[in-house]
Amino acid sequence: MSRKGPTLEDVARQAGVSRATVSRVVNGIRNVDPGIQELVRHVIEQTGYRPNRAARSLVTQRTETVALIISGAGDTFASRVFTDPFFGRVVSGVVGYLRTHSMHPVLLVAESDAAREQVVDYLSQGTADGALVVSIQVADPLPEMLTAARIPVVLFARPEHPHLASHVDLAHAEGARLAAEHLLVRGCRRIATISAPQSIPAARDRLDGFRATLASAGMPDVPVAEGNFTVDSGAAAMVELLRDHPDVDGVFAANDLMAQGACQVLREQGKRIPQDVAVIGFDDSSVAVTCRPPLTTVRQPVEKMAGAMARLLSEHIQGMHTEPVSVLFDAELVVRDSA
Amino acid sequence: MSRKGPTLEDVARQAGVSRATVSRVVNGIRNVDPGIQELVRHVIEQTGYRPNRAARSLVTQRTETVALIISGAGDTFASRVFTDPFFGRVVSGVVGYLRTHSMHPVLLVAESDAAREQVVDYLSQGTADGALVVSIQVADPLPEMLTAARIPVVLFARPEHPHLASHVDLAHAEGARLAAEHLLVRGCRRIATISAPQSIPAARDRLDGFRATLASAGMPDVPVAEGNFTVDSGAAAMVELLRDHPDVDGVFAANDLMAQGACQVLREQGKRIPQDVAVIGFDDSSVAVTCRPPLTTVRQPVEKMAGAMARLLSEHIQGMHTEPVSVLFDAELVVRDSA
DNA sequence: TTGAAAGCGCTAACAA
DNA sequence: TTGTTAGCGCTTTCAA
Repeated sequence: MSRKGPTLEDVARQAGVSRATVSRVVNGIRNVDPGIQELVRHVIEQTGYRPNRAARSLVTQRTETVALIISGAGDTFASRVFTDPFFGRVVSGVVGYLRTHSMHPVLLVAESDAAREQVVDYLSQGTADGALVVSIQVADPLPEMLTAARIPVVLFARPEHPHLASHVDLAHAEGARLAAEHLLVRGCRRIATISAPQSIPAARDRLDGFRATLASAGMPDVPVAEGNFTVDSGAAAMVELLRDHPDVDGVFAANDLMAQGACQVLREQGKRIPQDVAVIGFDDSSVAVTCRPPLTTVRQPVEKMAGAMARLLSEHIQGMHTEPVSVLFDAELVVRDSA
Repeated sequence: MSRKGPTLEDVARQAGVSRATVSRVVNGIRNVDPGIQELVRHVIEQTGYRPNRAARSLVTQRTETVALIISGAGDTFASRVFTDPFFGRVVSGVVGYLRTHSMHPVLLVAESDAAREQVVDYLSQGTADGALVVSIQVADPLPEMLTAARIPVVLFARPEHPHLASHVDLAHAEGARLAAEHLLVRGCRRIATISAPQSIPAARDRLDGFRATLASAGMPDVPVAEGNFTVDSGAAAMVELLRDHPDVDGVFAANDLMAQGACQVLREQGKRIPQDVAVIGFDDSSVAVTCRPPLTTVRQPVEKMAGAMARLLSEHIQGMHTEPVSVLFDAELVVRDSA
């Protein structure tokens, strides 16, 4: 079972040099005689030597690993979040950046207070150089716990107290404006929206941006039904909207899943999309493409944002920032068939 | 920036005992005087001591970390696989097992030969105690590379050479039989299937199992159109099937995504599901629920399988198996509206 | 440009 | 039951 290979010492002995010299060539430090450099490289190649990560970490205090933490609440939380296409895009963006910088993500789930304690504990052991956290929960205590433990942190989405930690976010209100304008240009005049819990900053911004745009177009009263980001809640909201406003001709949902739910209800009630009712979603997640009809939606560049998170964290680890930094991304309207 | 806390030595000094004693209580080893035990615990609590992972790993040769590797081919590979709901279920199952056994997964992507070399290299540094690999690619060389490097490995799905490495898999043929029987019981008599590339063992088994069941029911010639697991390919296959066999009344697709594509085409061509054509998918992935109509499908207990993978790997790491082990899971028919 | 030597923080024989 | 001691494999001053 022993998987131990040759050590630095073995290489040094075989090459007839000191451990320090081998270390230098392994780490690409200059001031090593080219001849010796080649000799050492040869011995390394020949012996199949691989530096031991633990030994190196012990002295450098670096692991080249960062934690990717999904923080939220609820027992079924983990299984739900992992099947959400959003999560996959985050992972993709994070991995995309890290792998080109020889770092690796370790996946952590913190679905309860106990789990959050454990996560902080784990990271306090020096297992990772920093943490990327995606909070599903409002008012997540984890970021502060991590900061208190002096662990570099970068968040996805603006936290309650924006000054607390570095984060990346989307210009949500601007994205909603794009949706509103598109509906207006299409000629929609009886526009409603399916919002999401207003305790979430992003949901608030989307609704505010949408309302503000319509208000300045002379439509101050927008019917609103609130969902909770799921297909079913979107369907329920659409039923409610249709009941109270049967003549609605344009709907903006705060995410694609709810837009999909809305589409299902509309079709079942015999409404043509977009002829009778135009629908716009938010995120440009994978369901936007598989939905019938394919959704016109506000694209959130999740992969890019996740990549930026990783970059930001890497910079923090290197001590490049002394203060929290935030990066804002622009939304973009993707026009497909639903509006 | 220094995040260094107190060390074992500090605790030992403050408690007035030796490092060994502190180590013993930290690791829960018996033979420690209860009084001293309590004293040490108190000092630990008070100083906020946390054992250093690197130092511990250096001597134990264990990291309590396993690699979760997604191996396949293609440049857009990573982004595609991460948005596939299947991947999320695997992650969920793996995390579910590991977290209750104080282990953690580090995510690795191996989309090219170069990347695979890097992965092996990385693991050879002793960064993880073993590897869980999910191959998207047929004839993936990674498992063998890992075994050659003496890294414990467990695979998702049977490899070409089943004796090569431990793996978990589904009884695919049995699952397909379930689908075939359900269609027969429904009264379908002109049954077709949308298969997947036959180079993939699972796809082969599903087709074989489906055909065998229908054959013994007196239907030896089943129309087959091949897709590649995507919605679009499923739609294309359905178009082909409908063109050559307009009177088809039952379709089994080798996965849910293709079944969804088939449903879209059927509805667009005015066929009612399941009255005119019954459709059955495979996997019971999230699209099975969001599809209209919701899909009757063969459930693959991915989370459970992924959990078993993690358990198997853990056992290998502990040296409990000297030979590769394989675990087979039963499929289960989930009846919804499409058939 | 190179080497000697001192740790990094921990575990695990072995003695006591 | 406890302590002493010898490393685990590497990086990094400091001298030479």
